Amino acid sequence: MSNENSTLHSVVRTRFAPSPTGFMHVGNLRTALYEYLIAKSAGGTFVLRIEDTDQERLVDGATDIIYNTLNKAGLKHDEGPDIGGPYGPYVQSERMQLYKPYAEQLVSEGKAYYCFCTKDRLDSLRAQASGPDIAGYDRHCRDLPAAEIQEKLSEGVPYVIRQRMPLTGTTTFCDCVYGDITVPNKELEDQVLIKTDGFPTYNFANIIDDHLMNITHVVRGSEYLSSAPKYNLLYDAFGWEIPVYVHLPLIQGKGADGTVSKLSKRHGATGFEDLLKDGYLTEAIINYIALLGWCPKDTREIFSLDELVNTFSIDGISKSPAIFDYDKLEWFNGEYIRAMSPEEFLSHALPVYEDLLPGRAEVYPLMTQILQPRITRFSQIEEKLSFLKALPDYDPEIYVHKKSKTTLENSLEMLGICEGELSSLPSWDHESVSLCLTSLAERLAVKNALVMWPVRIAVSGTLVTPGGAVEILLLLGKDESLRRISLGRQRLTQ
RNA sequence: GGCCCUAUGGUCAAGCGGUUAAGACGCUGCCCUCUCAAGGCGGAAUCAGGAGUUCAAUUCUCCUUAGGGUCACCA
Repeated sequence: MSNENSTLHSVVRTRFAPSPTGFMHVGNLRTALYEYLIAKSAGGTFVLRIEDTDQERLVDGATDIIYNTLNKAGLKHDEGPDIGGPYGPYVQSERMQLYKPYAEQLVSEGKAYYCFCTKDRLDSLRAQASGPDIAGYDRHCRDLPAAEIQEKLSEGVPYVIRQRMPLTGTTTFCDCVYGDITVPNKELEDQVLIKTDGFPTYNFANIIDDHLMNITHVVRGSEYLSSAPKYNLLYDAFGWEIPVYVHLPLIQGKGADGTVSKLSKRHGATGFEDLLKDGYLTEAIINYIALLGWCPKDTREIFSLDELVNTFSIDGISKSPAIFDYDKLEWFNGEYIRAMSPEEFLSHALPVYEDLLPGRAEVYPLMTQILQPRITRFSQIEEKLSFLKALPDYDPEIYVHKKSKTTLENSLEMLGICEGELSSLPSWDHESVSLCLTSLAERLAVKNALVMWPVRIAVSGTLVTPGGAVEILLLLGKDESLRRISLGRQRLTQ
């Protein structure tokens, strides 16, 4: 990768620049993922930068959530606040003194100006613009006489610095996925660069930092598409090279009322942490969201993070928004669970096993065997095997099964026979139990179903069980099994 | 409302002028089967509408419609 001739600029550098809001939803995660993939698939560098220019919205511990999420997701950054790097500091609040001189440079060049309008004035401006028209800033201070500006500055009147936007013409910017986008300049407001408190606005800090940190690919959600021309104008004002823009299609959620909108908390558990808590595996989440808005060249769907790095390319990113589909996520999760080794599976399931069948470690492998193809989340185990803890109260009607020709009468009879056969079994392993019941069916000249069905019902008290009669007998052990069969007979004689 | 973006089945989507319009989830039928899964084999379901361009439009252009985004001293 280290080519002597390659300049620093030829190395792809992307950045994930979250605000520490204390919440990381899958949209943000996917942006981070794509930024990581774009960098890594090109052998480039993935940078983490914390954008905390809004001191009013600072949340305690919010940056830790960002670190944890990135860490759990396996998106390791090469530079960032916690590990440093050649372009630090990587927290905007630590770079505060850096931004204002750039803004003042633009002022001195006539590309920006001081604005002394109060917040009240701006508010009333907006309030006056009732009805359909939404008025922006009226550029009141754009052409203040130099003397007046000096006077106000020396009086210490609070001010912001705004960019002087062109009033006519159009601005075109190029996006990697959306192509050329042109907007009329009159739509662009004289945006604030430096706030009254001296802090830069998000847009301004973003551009300065991206430039200073040598970011080559700016990857972000398409909600920023409409502010992209402003960015271009700013790069132009400084005479800086414009980075490659990669805008990502939005991830949307479906509300309870069926309406679709940008994914947010109102769509339920859309935070990465929420999904983990709900039992979704990190690998499944990453795999799924990678495919939300990106498509490989072939029809493959299962990808590890490393495989994504090797396969990802920008031209596979789609333009249209995608709705987050829990069903598909569920399927991915099931796929990942089924692909686990028994040991891996056990490490997730052990606490539930111990709760369900304490001290019965010898049957845990069997539990795994039964469960692995049947669950899509580990949280489902308890419910699926709840009958192991206690025989549920059940309606005897569930013994009746047309297909296996099971009736209340022959069930009762069969349970009686089975109780005898099973109780005389010398050992309680899969082979003996299975053979016992199948040979019984053979001797009676009936289908296996006719003996298996009533036994399974009696022993589980449930119509639907994971696994068959033999497996459940083994899980319960001989004593408990016989006890339940006997209870089943009582139940049928009532 | 202005501006911007998007438009292939319920969902994710391939397609990039000529195809029987892939594949996956979900739904569904059958097989397997003591139930439920898993697995195997099938099925239903898509080019929003209208004008052009072209020998030929899902594909290119325009309009309409629909959805979304954005219009802060938030990010």
